[in-house]
Amino acid sequence: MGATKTDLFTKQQNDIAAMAKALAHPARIAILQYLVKKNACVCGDLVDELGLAQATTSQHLKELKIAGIIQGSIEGASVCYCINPKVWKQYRELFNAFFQDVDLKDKCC
Amino acid sequence: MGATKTDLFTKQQNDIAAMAKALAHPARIAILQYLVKKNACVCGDLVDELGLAQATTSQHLKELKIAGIIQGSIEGASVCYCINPKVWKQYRELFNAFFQDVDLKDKCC
DNA sequence: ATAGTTTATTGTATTATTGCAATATTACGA
DNA sequence: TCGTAATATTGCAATAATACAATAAACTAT
Repeated sequence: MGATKTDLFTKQQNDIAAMAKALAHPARIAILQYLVKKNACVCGDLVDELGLAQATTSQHLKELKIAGIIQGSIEGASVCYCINPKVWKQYRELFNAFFQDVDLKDKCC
Repeated sequence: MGATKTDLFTKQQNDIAAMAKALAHPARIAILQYLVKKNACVCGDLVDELGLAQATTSQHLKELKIAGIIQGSIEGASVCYCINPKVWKQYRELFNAFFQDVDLKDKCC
């Protein structure tokens, strides 16, 4: 077929995969890093910052917004984006839990 | 076009995105969780475990192997897979660094 | 009102991903 | 050697993601 069979997996597995997918493009990583660096609402700068077309940038912003990790607010003619701290922490905790030290054997295969 | 413009971004940004992409499917999350739970080389079980076709499972294993996060070794007629502890730690550290506490403002937008 | 600015949406082309059947490959055992 | 078992690969179809031009929508300023 071609569509992911989400019903075969647990909600947690689908959630982690969805979070990872939100991060699975360098432009979205760049956007998040920029917002974290500024640690403020950013209006407009992002298109110039990335080097991608305005439409493409807008699309990546939309995906990050759908994933919940950023939020936007209308500020006059422009729209300002910033990290959603609550969701950011959720991401951190989920990935932390996933990668938590499990005393992996050094010699395995 | 349709192809990711990797040249617009830093190596670090591309690396993080590539790692996230390796995790961006619930089947691959399930595989990793299973290998971590077993904390050993696993031979054969995975196809039954996942519920996907053998060919599909093999393909996901291949992607994880290319990403470096698992390794396989031939064990007679079957192939055994396990976590690559070194790369696992790299993933953990990179995501940790990315999500590190940055004292995000609670009230932003 | 009108022109300019900023962001979102739509349409379309291209590439990537997902999934499975069929086949190939490799190793083992009788 | 021949048949069986376990993985990998190939070929194909369907879906998703990436990118951008063109356009729309919403606000500003003159």
